[in-house]
Amino acid sequence: MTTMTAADSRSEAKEAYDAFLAACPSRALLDRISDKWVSLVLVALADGSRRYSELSRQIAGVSQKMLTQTLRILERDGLITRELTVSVPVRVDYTLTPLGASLLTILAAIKDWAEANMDEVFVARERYDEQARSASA
Amino acid sequence: MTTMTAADSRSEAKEAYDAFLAACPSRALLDRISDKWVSLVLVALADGSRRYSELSRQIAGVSQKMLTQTLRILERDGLITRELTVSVPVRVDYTLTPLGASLLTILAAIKDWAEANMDEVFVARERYDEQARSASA
DNA sequence: CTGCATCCCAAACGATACTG
DNA sequence: CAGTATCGTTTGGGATGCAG
Repeated sequence: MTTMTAADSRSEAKEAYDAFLAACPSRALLDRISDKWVSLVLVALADGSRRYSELSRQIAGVSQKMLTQTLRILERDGLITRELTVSVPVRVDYTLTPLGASLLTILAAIKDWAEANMDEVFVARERYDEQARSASA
Repeated sequence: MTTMTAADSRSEAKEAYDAFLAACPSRALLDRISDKWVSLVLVALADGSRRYSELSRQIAGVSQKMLTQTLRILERDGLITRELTVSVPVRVDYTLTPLGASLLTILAAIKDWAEANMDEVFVARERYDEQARSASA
């Protein structure tokens, strides 16, 4: 019991770290916006409410499953609201909450950096790949 | 050939959308920082160079594989540099490039929003879960 | 129209063992 | 010390079918 394998101490460190991460707000936010569809939905709702089917069309390429799942997550987090209109057929509208709207400023910052600097990243990638090719040749 | 199944048109739309996404700088940046370890490495390098083993210790919980992989990606993107010192044993230092350092401001913005607002998100989650529980009871 | 349940495949990741 | 190679498991996510 006084002896501990390397695997033991590693898994112990991992548990402590996981706990740390779970409590970290930045990590939690990163987990949210890193979701492939979250940012797209948020942006789609930026200028007002949208129906489920409108989102489905506007965010081409998203599956029903992922759209529904994404909307649930955002609703649960208080970033959007879901309004059900009981008629035939049913109608559901999604709207940003003030909290959700405030997240758009973060997205805008990301967009700004990307548009200003991603070109440089792409160039770096090509340079790296080119060098890797010539090294292996 | 004039007829197209729903599945066909969907996969066609998906291809077009994927192409659109691949060319989108914001998407590319999101793909980077959404990586679980990228932001942690970037922050770890914020105040200067670090050796591989230092990073490995500082970012507890990361496996060798993921750390190496993350460092390669960041190096390829021109966000960090890798300096090899040939001695026995070998020594490798990683350092942020100006480009990588500029990304820290984005990370800081995320951190600020998270610290200011994630509490509200957590409360929303509890409220949502509580309601879900009482609804199923 | 909106959404849930199921199946299933591919990619991501961790653990482990081995190398210059 | 700083990786690379391989394997097995987990997870994400699409396709499909069904339901209120």
